[in-house]
Amino acid sequence: MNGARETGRRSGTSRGRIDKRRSILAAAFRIFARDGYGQSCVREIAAEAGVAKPTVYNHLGDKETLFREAMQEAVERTTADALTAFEGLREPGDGTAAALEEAGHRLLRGHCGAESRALRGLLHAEAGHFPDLVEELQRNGARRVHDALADRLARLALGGRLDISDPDRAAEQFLALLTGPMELRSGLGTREVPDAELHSVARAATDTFLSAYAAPATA
Amino acid sequence: MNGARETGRRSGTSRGRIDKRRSILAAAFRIFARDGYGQSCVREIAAEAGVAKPTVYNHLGDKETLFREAMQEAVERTTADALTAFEGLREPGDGTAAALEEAGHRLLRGHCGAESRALRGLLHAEAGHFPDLVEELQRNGARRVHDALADRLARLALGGRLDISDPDRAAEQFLALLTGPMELRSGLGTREVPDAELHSVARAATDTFLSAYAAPATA
DNA sequence: CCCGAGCTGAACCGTGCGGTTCAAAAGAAC
DNA sequence: GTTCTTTTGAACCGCACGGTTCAGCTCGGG
Repeated sequence: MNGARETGRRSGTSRGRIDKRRSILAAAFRIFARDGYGQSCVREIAAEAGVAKPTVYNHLGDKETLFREAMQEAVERTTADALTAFEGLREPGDGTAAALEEAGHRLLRGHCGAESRALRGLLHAEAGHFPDLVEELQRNGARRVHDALADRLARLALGGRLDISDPDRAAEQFLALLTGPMELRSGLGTREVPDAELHSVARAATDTFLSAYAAPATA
Repeated sequence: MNGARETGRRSGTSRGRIDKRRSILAAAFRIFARDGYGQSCVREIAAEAGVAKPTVYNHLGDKETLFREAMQEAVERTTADALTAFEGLREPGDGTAAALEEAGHRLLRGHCGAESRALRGLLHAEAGHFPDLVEELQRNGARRVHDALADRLARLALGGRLDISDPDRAAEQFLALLTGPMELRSGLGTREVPDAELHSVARAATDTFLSAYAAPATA
């Protein structure tokens, strides 16, 4: 319905005028994350956004599209953040192991963050009702993280620092070793996990990962 | 309210008389799994169970307790099933690697089964609303699976077939290597995963696991 | 200065929910 | 057969929801 409607408006604060849309989507995600899709009501989302209810329906016609849009935005944010975790893997001067552990820890920090947890929870919850959304969000989220890591690992293998024949498999396993243990440890996001524990998991993951993929000769 | 009410009744078929409760709980789980907690209505659960709505409220007073009870029962079923996957690890005659891969594959089969997927999805979805339920269900489910595997691994280590100093860590990582990759591959349960892929993941997990924990001398 | 687009708040509609009530029916126990 | 418990269907209550309407206000552009 809208789409090409809001063109070059800039008013900065988002308080007085435009950027309603952003604030609505942010509020929507917050409420959806707190109450779930079914239990959330648009009334409350509008209130959280500091906006009248019809305004919500003006910008996004439907509760469903509101949900989809809010999820898209959230996955964009968290993915961008997660991708920064792999920066240290471009040129690991201080040793491959340390760089992997550092990257793993940074990834875990994001993974256990509030927004990321809420996003996974919501997606998991409504996966059955919006299969296409799952598909798209995984393509724009987890898939990109996986690919980025696989790229880095392939580079490291090419540089002789790792012995990897299948970078996709290696990336998949490293990610599994990192995030897999958090499900139980964090009680599906119920319990807060202390940073020391994150370090410990990242360390263990790196150790096991390197047992399988360390280069035969470190030169 | 009830509890010690239904004593030694047995009528067998569950069609004519008692066992309403079981059938209600089973139907409840089916509906909850299909629609989510918020979107499910007790009316439909009663219909699915072939029972009048007041009967549901007679047996389980509340929609919430209905949910909790149904989840408890489901976790009991799936956990019992998962635990059987580790039977082959008691006396792995045909080699530790093959036994691990077999156990991993059987675990994955269950993990990707409809009931198990639905259970995880529901729990993930409502984790925020029922933190105590998460705690209890993990204790009765995932935790028991983890412990059972850790026990088997410790035995194998004691028998000199594995080199494991921390069985809990080893179990955690093996489970992570198995189930971690399925999240993306199955699209959170949206896509069906062919059995060949399950075998492949189990194989890869076993390989990497053994790289880290294989005994130095196989005798 | 006015104009028009967008925002507001409040009321409104139809619907479906959780949960209850009640009178009638169906079994089980004796 | 009689009695006591349980189940049944249907109606009912209060409520909150998604979504719409509308008259009035605000504010930027001219």
